[in-house]
Amino acid sequence: MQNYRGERTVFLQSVTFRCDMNQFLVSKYFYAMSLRGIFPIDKWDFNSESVFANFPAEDYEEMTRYARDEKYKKGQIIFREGGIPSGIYYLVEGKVKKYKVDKFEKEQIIYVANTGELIGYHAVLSTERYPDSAAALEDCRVLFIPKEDFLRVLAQSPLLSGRLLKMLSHEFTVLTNNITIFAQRPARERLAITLIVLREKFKKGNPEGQPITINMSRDDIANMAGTTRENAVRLLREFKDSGIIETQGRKIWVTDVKKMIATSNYE
Amino acid sequence: MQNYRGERTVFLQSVTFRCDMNQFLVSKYFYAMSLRGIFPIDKWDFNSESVFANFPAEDYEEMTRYARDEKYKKGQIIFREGGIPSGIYYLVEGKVKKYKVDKFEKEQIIYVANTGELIGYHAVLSTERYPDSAAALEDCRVLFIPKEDFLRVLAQSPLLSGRLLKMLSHEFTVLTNNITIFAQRPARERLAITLIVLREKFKKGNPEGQPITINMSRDDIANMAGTTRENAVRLLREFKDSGIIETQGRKIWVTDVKKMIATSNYE
DNA sequence: AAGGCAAAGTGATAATAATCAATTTTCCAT
DNA sequence: ATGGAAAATTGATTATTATCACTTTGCCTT
Repeated sequence: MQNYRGERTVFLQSVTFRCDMNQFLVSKYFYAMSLRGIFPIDKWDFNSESVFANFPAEDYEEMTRYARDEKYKKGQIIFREGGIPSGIYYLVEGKVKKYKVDKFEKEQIIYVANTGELIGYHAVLSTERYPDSAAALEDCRVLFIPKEDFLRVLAQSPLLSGRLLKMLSHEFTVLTNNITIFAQRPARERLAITLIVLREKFKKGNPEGQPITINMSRDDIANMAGTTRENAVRLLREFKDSGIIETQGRKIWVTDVKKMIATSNYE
Repeated sequence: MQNYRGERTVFLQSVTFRCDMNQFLVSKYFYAMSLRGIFPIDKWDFNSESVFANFPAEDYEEMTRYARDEKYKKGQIIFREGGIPSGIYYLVEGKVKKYKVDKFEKEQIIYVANTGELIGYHAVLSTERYPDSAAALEDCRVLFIPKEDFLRVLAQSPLLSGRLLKMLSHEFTVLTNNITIFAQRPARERLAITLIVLREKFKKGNPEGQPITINMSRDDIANMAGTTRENAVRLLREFKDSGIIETQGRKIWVTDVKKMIATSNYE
């Protein structure tokens, strides 16, 4: 087993999978491979988890005094493009897709926000309408912070404004990387990158020692990769045939991360 | 002549064009049509001109104390993706392309910055390397502000940090619009939007009463629209044949803005 | 456990766009 | 004004992707 910059971790164990019709046992090596050193995942991920890390309790208290705990069921819309923002959302638990729908009803997923991330702040900060929509990809818990409280604390906290500036300018990196691959690279490579990114998202909350399972509809995967469902399905089959992924129903796991990275043709 | 929300301005006059081989006279109506109300150009344009508008003289003075005036010839590179930033650039005069080049040498233009705009601030604010490169599209004058001075003034100016937050979150709107069209719309529509955006850029400095002339290489236009030069050329011919644009050498002007907007299929 | 419905997958075809290989035009520097 | 190089354009062909029509599978409710 070739060690790649000392970053690979190997879990040797038997794992039981549940199948709908019957149950069976798979004995296999599973690699929970770290991307560090082989793929610049940070260039595809926002940093919004860090915004309130070690944040002064006093400021946090003031900001969240009137905050509401909210629950969204899978599929529910949190806010809609064009709507007027009334606050920001802290994602306590769950995954949310940020997306745009064009006049031909085509949906483009811009970003998948994960547990611990902030959403809805762009519109509040720009004093514009929501530039995109947000919907729960799974059951979610969020903390809604009214914009007045957020903006008041922001106005008096150089720490917060500094962190937001850093975060937003990092987002520029992520978004320009997206633009470049969407404008220049074929669907196969875009899908490969999509799966690498999704795999990282699904690491969170994935049972320890189990292979990382991507659980998302084909439509969402296609809308994230910027292609049609049919084309995404065909490419997934190709990945499966060449041993890069395994699937079970809608679930996908990447069995050969290095090959997936090679397929993405990125860097 | 149908008046469109009272926004159309009509200049009636004869204009002399220069041609290389021979000179000839074109007598024609030219429309310097405003996009207000018919195309959301603000969703395709950053706002960085406004950052230092009515900025306290004291702060401006402190920030620009060690600033350098620099000149860049057409084609010269101002900074390169991956480089370590040492300051930000205020574009006093000229146009600059922000772009990325992938490992297959394909170039994607992310944005064209115009006179009065700032560039190079993302990397300084995120404390990362430059996420893209910048090159002069025409002879440029820039004011280079060392990052230490910029950051010091930023740390003590809520006005500046507020404006930057607003600007950066607006950029999110622009970039996500780009992602959506690159991922979902065909080259014809992307080129139409590119030409609408470029026409606005070239309004600045265009002689009063003259038709707005886009003067850019076919390669740059293609790299901005996210297609190949050949495909861009063919689509330009199509636009020409259907009376949406006129060309003279590399120069392009949009003769029917409404038709161009319709061609873009946007909104 | 069955039935129904939504999601996933497949196949054939048409539309779009990239690539490769020219030719023509334009633009400078002299 | 002119020769030469770079840029623009065209044509033929191939590759990629979308679309449409359909079948199969998975999942949820009863």
